[in-house]
Amino acid sequence: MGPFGMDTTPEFPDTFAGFKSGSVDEILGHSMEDKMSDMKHFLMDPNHDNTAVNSFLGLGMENMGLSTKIEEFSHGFDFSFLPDYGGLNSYSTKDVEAGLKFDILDGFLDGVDEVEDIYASHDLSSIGNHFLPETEVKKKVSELDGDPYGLVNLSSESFSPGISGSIGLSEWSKETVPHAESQNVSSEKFKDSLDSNGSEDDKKPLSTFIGSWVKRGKNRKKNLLNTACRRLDSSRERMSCVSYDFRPRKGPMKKYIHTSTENTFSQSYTPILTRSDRRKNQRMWTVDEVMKLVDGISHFGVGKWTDIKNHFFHSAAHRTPVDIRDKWRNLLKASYNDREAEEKRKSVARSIPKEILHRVRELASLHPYPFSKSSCFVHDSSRSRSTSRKKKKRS
DNA sequence: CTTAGGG
DNA sequence: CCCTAAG
Repeated sequence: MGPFGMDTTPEFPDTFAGFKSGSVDEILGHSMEDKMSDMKHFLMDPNHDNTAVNSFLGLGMENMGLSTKIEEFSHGFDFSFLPDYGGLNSYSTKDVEAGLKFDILDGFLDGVDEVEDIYASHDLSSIGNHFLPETEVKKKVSELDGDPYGLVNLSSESFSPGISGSIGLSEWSKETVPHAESQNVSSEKFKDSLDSNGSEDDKKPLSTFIGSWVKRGKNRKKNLLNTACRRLDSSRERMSCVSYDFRPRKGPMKKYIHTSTENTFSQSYTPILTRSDRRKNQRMWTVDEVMKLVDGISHFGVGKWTDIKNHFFHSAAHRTPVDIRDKWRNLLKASYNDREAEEKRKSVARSIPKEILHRVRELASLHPYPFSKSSCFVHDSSRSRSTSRKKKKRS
């Protein structure tokens, strides 16, 4: 019985367990110090080209340069101590490994006490003074928004800790490091999102975004804040390699109608999301992702969506556990539709390889599914017997 | 925060 | 994909 309570679960070698619970230095020995100094050199070295430094300051829009920098950066770490995940007898072993690697990297960055220590975010001016001639910084900022508010004087008091704290390096490590999934996002899509909603906002001064951002962050219930953050994240992620995005929203998304024309006092507006609005954040699931999902379910079981997300979709920041759950729901539907409409190519399952759908059905029969209730499936007599046969638990 | 469910 | 309720 593996650590996840499943027979197919891969075993983690002791070294890995030791890494998670024990001292980092014990495992890494000297190499950590070496890499640490490497990193410091990277951060301190004034000879790096402007693209890298500007992106690091979050001022550069030519952020495509950053991704390559970060890529080299992260590849500079020696991950050889990582154990082979093993046991994942199918497609996704590579991704799981990648996920673990990023986990390690994140943990490492956390280990240096947030980024403030190395980032000196409360004293951005010093970075400007040491790494770039102030005129250089000024120039870059001016290019951004014309600097109508004199933000170029990045004295420490003009940046609230809340803001600077949000510009986390660990965030970059998660979201700007190129990975398999992000290659699905073409540069055209990147340009599209810039064109579609960037034209208006880009003319506004930087300070507008900061103020708006802070306001929206503060006055909000906890639940809403979480989702808001997620949406900001996903928005930023969708911008491909944009290092930092002050844009507080993606544009006027919601239209409202009065449910009651009489009652002006009760704020009874109900948001109406048009189809295009909803598709704004929609990203097509690739066959590869579907395979990973199927793998994840076969390893962790239905309902362990956070686990599946962490181990199979770690590098895909846009797939939340809920998204994954939804996709599984749709896959089930598709698999059953496919069975009943075997030859009809108009089936929802048209783009999904048959083999995968078979696996979906297998897993569906393996794990009794919670949301099998109504609405999702059309219950007809032809299928009821086969499902009842398969509904046996496999304890 | 996680999941289940409904929209 | 979004939103919310419930644990």
